[in-house]
Amino acid sequence: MTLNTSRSTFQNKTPSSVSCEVCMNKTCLIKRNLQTLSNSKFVNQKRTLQIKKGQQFIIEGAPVNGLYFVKQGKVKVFRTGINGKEHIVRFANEGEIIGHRGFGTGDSYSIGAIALEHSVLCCFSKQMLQDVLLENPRFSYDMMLFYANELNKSEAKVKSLSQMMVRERVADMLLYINRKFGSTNGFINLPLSRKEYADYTGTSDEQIIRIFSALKKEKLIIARGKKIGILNIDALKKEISAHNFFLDS
DNA sequence: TCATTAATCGCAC
DNA sequence: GTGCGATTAATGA
Repeated sequence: MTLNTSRSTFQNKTPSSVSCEVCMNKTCLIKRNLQTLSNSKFVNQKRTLQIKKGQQFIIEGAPVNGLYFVKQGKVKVFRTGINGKEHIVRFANEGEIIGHRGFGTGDSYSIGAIALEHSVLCCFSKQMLQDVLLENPRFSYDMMLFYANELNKSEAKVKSLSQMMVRERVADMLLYINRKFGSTNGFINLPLSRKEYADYTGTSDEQIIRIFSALKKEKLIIARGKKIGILNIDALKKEISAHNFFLDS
């Protein structure tokens, strides 16, 4: 039985391909279920991609060819709206899944994805994944948890966009990014432009700059070039405490 | 170094 | 609060 007949890109494994057995990424859904998946040949049929910084690897509207797992690096997922304004749906860290919305009924991606830094992705074809989901309940359950979580976060984001002031959204975002990506030397480990901050919070870059400089004056954050650092996490939390929820992990 | 791009600020609406 | 445009800082060829 040949699963992939005419998918030329999937047929030759790239030399840089790393087997899941030796992968060090503990957060990866595949890696976590490797015991139950080991008898399946599917983990060997993945494709490993090297993505350069700023390179787009999922195009909006393009036909779905598979799901991507971030082995290494950071990625932004976005959706373009009216007159080319892009809205960043989420940021994906190592071990996360991208393109899962195009899975199932959809035949084309509803989102685009760009690497924020040099990244390594593992790509599984839609067909392979479907087969595995059907025969492996344990893995399917894990996937379902992931989907439920994504939906929850998505709903939380709707609330934040509709009910919070811009300043609160910025504070919320900074806390979220800080928790998710961590920081070194007091600066958040995510090289984002002001525009990208704006695209995530649903405002303009000017607005972000204004909020940032206000927060700088109040000694809540510091900014050096592109790098942003949080000085007072508790004060930022107080900003959004009226809504008593935080966009979690 | 110069050229291109991003960040910042002021101003009008 | 929002968006345009000029100025300045930062980055890349």
